[in-house]
Amino acid sequence: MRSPAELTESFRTNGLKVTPQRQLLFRLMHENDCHPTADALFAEASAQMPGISLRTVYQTLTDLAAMGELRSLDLGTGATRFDPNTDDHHHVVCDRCGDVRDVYVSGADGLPVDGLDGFEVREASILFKGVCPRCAVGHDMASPTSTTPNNPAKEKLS
Amino acid sequence: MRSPAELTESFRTNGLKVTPQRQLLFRLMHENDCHPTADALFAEASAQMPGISLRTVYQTLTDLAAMGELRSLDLGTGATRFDPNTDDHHHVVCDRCGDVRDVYVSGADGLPVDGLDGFEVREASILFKGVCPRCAVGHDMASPTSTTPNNPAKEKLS
DNA sequence: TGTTCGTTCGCAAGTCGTGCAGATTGACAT
DNA sequence: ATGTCAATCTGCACGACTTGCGAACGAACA
Repeated sequence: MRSPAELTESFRTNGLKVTPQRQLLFRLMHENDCHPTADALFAEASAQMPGISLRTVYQTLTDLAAMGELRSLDLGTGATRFDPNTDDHHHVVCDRCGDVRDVYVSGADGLPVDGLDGFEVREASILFKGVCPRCAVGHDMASPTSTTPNNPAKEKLS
Repeated sequence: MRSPAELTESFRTNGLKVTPQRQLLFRLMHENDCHPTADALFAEASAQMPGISLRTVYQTLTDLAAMGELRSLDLGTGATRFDPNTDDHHHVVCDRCGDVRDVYVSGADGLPVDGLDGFEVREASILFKGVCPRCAVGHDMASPTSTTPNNPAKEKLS
């Protein structure tokens, strides 16, 4: 999503008001890479602005998503998560702690898909599930050393 | 998932009881390709067995999923859907009516993925969203003829 | 037929998200 | 600076979905 300053500009030119609540949320979401839930963001916001309503957080996030400034994600973790990264990317979620990270899959477009007969596809998302490095520590009974490949940032699709 | 007869066998040898409720659900799910929600299945079941509890439907579906006889899917449509097809496949869901179909993507394994650093991936799922042929009729303003490719059953990933 | 323990059922409760309405306040004109 | 108007905020209630709990039930086996 764009910077708080740009969003402020954009909101005003669109007849939307720039309230302190919105400014706070602009700041909290801008370049936020932890994919927070509305509730998590509400907690952060409350620390800086006691009295802010969870309802307002939901409202603002929904508005930002509708404006294309952020993406709302349903990763099967119960609550919707919000992602200011609007690039073409996908996600990996930790089964244990629920942590989410952005991943980039190249070459996905163009794969042959069977069974779409007649469906007009508008969106395709890839979701990886697994165990994050932090949660794997001391819990991976399979290998006493490591199951991590030599190049940890470049793997193959399951 | 396996046939009702096989499941009956399997349940009994595992010390689980084969109740009329379970038998009915075995039948309703076997080779069911419409990815029903618990509630939808409850409606079907109630027609044949008035008095069956929604709680029992949830329970049995959860058990079957835990046994690997079916997959529970969170496709972002609100309620969990259950799929007796345990093959390696993915899904496409209609934004308008919520219909779900199985799709098969070849060549997805092996795609380079960037950003997985350290994550131990256990599962990767691809979800397509769009408009099904039935819902598209009379609603597709983009082209008066058709946007459907010549080979409707074989398309490319978005 | 009797015993046992897994199952079923109904309800309460929990989580997540939205509708509603009155009070508030940002934005702009005077 | 002040007034006006509409957008916004807040709190609460509600709806959808799912699970926890405990008493009653019944499938499996001796």
